[in-house]
Amino acid sequence: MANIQDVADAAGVSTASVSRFLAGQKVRTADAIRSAIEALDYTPSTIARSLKTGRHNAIGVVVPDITNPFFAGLVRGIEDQARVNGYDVILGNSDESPTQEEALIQTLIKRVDGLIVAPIIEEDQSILALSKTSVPVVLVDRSVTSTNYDSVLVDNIGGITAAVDHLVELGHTRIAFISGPLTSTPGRARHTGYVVATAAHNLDHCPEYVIEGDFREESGDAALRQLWNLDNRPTAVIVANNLMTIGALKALRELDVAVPTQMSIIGFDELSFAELLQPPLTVIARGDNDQGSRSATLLFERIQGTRTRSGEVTTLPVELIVRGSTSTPTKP
Amino acid sequence: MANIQDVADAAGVSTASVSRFLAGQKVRTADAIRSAIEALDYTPSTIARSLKTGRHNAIGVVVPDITNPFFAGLVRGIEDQARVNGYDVILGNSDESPTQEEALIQTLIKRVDGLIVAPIIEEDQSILALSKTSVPVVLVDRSVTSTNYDSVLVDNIGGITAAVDHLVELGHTRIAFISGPLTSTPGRARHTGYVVATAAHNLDHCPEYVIEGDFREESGDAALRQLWNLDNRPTAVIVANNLMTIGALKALRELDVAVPTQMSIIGFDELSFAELLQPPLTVIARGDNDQGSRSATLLFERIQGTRTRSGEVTTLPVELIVRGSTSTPTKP
DNA sequence: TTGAAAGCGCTAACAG
DNA sequence: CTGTTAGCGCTTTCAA
Repeated sequence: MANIQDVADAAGVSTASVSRFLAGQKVRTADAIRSAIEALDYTPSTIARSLKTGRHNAIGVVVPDITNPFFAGLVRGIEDQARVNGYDVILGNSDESPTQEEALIQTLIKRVDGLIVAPIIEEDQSILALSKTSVPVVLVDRSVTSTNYDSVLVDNIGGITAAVDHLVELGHTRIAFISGPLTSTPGRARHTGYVVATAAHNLDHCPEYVIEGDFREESGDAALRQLWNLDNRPTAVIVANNLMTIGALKALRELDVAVPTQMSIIGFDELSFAELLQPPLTVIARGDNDQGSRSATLLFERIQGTRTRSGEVTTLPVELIVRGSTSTPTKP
Repeated sequence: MANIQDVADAAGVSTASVSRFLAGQKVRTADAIRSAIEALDYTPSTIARSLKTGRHNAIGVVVPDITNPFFAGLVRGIEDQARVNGYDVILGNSDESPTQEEALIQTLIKRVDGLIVAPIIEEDQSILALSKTSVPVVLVDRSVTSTNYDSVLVDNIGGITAAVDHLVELGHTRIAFISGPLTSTPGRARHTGYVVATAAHNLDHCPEYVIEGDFREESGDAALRQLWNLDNRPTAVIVANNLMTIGALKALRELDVAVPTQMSIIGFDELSFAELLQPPLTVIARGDNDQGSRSATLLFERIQGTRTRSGEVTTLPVELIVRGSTSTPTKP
């Protein structure tokens, strides 16, 4: 591989001139340099550049699991934004494990100019540790207490409230909630939404109606079975995320529960196949791609220094999409 | 940030010793170095290391779209394997655009030790161009003609053949095929599978029964409508990938076609919600994660120099999972 | 086993 | 506008 020196020699100039030419500055010998570069098929070394400048033209993205369609969409939104800005993205899956998240952040930090992370828990040590460094960070989907980073969230409470309102309007009074881990932002916020909204409607507070899952499919399945076994079964259930919704749906099917007549169900997050289900699934939808590009935009503003305020929370809207999985409860 | 010199000074040794210590070599002053590192919270610069050694400890992965569950699973498989080997992964979405793919490869190549790519087309110029470099590459899901790279594919022909056989056994004779682009490996191979398998059963060759889509949802939708409008409608359809299957399913639903009585359908690739559909979807499944980890393994063998043979094609098995969307055709 | 020193490829003062 | 030069932080000969 030719280096800058080779180009300089071939063009009969100094490396400084080549460097300037590369940087887009005016150089008298531009033509000679251009053809030398052409002839030698020269491309500058990203690494040498990074070492010298301290810049990497890369950002790191840490999500729990790229296999979750929500995070896939989020990452896609980030990636597109990154390419536009001339940055590469280095991806890491934390797998809902704080240890793994920490390890990822440690290695990524050395080769990126900024980080977008969806932290596992709100008391996230690895994020807190980051605060000591000067690397720009934006938190997405989930935030961390007592950090000063910007975060991009969605209106979790509003979404769940809309879902509860919808069910109450239909005449439900026994509404259950399959929650995510209360240690995570979306877990906690959606749970709060449920508690507040049901209270606002003066629904009986029935502790068995709230089951804490772990955002994975199996826990949605298990939770739904548990609800179904209750003496005083709920007539409707709201599920706090996409994967658990899939689990709940599978349980419903295996249990042979008629939806929505025996049980109405609303899932958090749109699913590519929501319309294909019988009945089509009512969901609380949000723009995963938007959430990604929004957080990337914030990060680049900070990297480029055009943004100095911090600790700001951007809350993106969600939308209740009513389809067929919710209806009036059948009288017992 | 402390550097190796600071550590050397603090420990009263040379930078060479620190470097050796870091590399795991025996050093008399190990203890002193260790505590200096501890005290200064030193971590070596990945970049400086790369510049010196020419190694990056990172691999690049280029896929059409991470948002496609198949590629998400694939990338996950790669990522896990990469972490085990101590490598980061830099992700790129080519969006089915050769130009974008080329651009991605150009930038990635400068910061990775190897590349795993799912090339858009079989006559892929950017891949061919790569051959001139010495960067290890493995092709996944799709291959490129006249390259010498290893590739990890699945048994496309076998999968489609199993699907056709299954339909024929059920009594179908009018079997349609919604194909992917014939310029891509899976597009072409699955198409070949269809042609060969239908011919083997002496089915009438009906050109209108084959529609070439672009692997995206809309094209599956459009293709299915086109098939449905045929005078001599097929009684069954095989769809060449997951996204087009979703499109076809949506069309079926909007057209109010009864599945499987009016139309049997088989999709290529498992779908997370296949069992949730009414009827559950019969699919040709493969291990996306496996395909990823297999290709990563191959790449690392090559990076580490333990593998020298090349141009090998690994063909992973697929499995026909019969569910409810296929049945005996109703007599006209 | 150790240290001195060269150098990976580039950028950015600085001086001209 | 241009060239000279130092140096980013590390690894790796080479000599001791």
